[in-house]
Amino acid sequence: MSESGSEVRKAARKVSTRQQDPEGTRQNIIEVASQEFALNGLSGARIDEIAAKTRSSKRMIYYYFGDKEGLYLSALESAYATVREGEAELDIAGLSAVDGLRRLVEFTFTHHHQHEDFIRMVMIENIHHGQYLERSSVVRDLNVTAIAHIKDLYERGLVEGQFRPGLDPLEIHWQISALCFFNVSNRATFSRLFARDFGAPDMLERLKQNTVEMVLRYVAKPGALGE
Amino acid sequence: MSESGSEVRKAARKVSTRQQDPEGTRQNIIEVASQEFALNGLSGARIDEIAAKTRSSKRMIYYYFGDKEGLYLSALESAYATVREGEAELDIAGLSAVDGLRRLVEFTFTHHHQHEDFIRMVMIENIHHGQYLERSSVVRDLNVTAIAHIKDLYERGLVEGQFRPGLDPLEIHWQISALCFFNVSNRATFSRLFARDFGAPDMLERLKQNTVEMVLRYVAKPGALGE
DNA sequence: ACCACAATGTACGAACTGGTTAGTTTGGTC
DNA sequence: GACCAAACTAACCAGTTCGTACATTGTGGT
Repeated sequence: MSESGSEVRKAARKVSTRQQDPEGTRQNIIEVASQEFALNGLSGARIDEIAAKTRSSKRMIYYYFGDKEGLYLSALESAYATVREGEAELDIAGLSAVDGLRRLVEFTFTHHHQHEDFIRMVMIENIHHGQYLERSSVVRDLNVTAIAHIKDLYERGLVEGQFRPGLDPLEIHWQISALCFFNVSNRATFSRLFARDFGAPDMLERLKQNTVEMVLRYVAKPGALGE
Repeated sequence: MSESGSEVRKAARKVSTRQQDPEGTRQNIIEVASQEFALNGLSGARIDEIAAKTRSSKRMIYYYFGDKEGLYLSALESAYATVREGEAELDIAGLSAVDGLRRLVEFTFTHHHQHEDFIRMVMIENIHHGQYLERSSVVRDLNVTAIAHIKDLYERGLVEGQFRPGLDPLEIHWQISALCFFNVSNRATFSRLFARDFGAPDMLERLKQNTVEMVLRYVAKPGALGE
């Protein structure tokens, strides 16, 4: 009784007075920091600005994350983690290899489009030559899932006789990533350069279908797509 | 005699004492600034650092470019200009549409690879949502050349009966750009994530051939590639 | 009831950084 | 050779920015 009673009291206090909530504070800081870093880059983001938008204070940032780079690294890891969770939603069981790959590409395209902050974090991290990612121990096993999906599909496609042999699943993943990533990462300059809105819904739909088609034509045996 | 004499004296002095060389100073600043911005981003680059690496001084930066953003914009324009010049080297006259497109893709892939600083500037500009590019009046007419090449090739391919109808040259350009750009822009994180060196010469060659094949399979009529 | 320690608030400072002020040198022209 | 605009130098300044020292409060265990 005393135990459950104190827990109830604790929970109630947590909600009402909102004091002493380490995990919440930590989470809140990461959320704010992620947005700021994604928007302004590592050097562009301001600790004071992040602190101000937080429910807590600058002191807490240094308490939990040590310094600016520590905070950036946590934000980066958080971005990858969030996207990984999202990727679990892809369902290609029960589909043919061709249909499965189609859905995978469509999913990736849309998923990237919906997670612009993640894309921006990856861009920023690439500007820094991936040096923080390298320091991270968390992120390593992450994209293995994506590759596993493609490898599975590709092998099924070979068995079903619709895919051509000799391709590398990792390289297919590379191509899909390139097309889907670029659509978000370079939209600004591309739109400006060609005076066309590459973010308009109908344009996005076209680009998505182009991407699907491009990947399928690359992987499929001649004639397997019913042309 | 007096005129040519003074010119000789002028040139000699220019070389020996290196004083009063506005265009040279300007150019030198841009070169240094481009490197620094490409390496560290707009907010990451330091005016003092740039000035120190220059043959002249910080004061000169403000004298010629007004402020940091002015310098960045000039560096950005310079990057686009340099790459445009390079693109003029592409020669596809006299080739069939298929061979021409193949060469175009190979050229673009290699060209992007050789101009990493340009790629990084474009990445950085995209982080800034292309706001500086928009302000620029110089860059506008630039990529028209690339599109013109592709449009020409595509139409020839239609006439030759090897390309399928209904495609948009701009969208083909988009796809080629995506694949070639990504290879440089995301190499760091991709290599780290999959513990493979995507910058190794043999890997690059594979990726280049994959890219060529992907584009050709997308554009060509079924059977036109002699499978 | 009390204590050790985790969590948090406040105020401050040293170094950095973009930008400027004030003045000097250079080279062409009449 | 006097003059002047353009090119250039050196020292400086004010606002910013990361990070910290110090003080205080809440909490769980005994």
